[in-house]
Amino acid sequence: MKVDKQKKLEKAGWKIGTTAEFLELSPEESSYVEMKLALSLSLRKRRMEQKLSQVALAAKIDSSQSRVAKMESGDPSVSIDLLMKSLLALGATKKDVARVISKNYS
Amino acid sequence: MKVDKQKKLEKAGWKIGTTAEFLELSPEESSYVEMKLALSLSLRKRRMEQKLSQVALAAKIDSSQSRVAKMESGDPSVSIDLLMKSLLALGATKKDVARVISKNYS
DNA sequence: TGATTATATGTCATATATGACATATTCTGC
DNA sequence: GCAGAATATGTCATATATGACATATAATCA
Repeated sequence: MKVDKQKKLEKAGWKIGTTAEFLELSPEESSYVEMKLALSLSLRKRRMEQKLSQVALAAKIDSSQSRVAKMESGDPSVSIDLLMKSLLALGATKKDVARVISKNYS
Repeated sequence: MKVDKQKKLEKAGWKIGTTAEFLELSPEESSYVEMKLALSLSLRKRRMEQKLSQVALAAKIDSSQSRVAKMESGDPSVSIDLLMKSLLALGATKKDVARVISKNYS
């Protein structure tokens, strides 16, 4: 969320916390969601660094632009399997993936 | 594979390498398979440590004994998503999962 | 041994993930 | 502003994952 928007919402009486708090997720659920989110962000980062369009990445992994967009947005229809396979296709190693997974966005 | 068996096979003319070599997997494919295998083994280890039967674990995660068996055997019908959710249900943290993933069984 | 418990394997109906497509929206350079 | 490229969103038919069940095999122990 943009900081602007958060400020506005707070002014209007909203309190902004983590997604986990908002959705009242259990610790396990939170961890799962966080890992998935981290993988999504990492995928976008890697694709950008390699100056690939979503179309180009889609071609690399035999998928489609729309699915890549969904991967990068953490769409619920996307599996961790697919995210990992995609990261590996962009040259990530197991260690890279591990680093991403243990990341924190609190 | 038991060391005994490997010795026997080698005596009989076989050369034993990694699964990846045998199946002629690309580096990405290998990494994916290795991560999945590591998660499988870790799940079994954790379950054992907590002295749970497969039935007990299945109950914890609203699944079935047969699916737990498949998870632990790295069955192709099992997703990484499910393996991770199961590990988290057994108390693993993101860091634990990350450690498992970056593990090597060369 | 045999009885009990644990784990493995195979199959199936249903649920979920996937690529593809159409289309909408946003971004970039001019 | 506007054209063209990139990205987002919605939908669908098909593929794959899932829990459940039956049943087989293996481990445990009296």
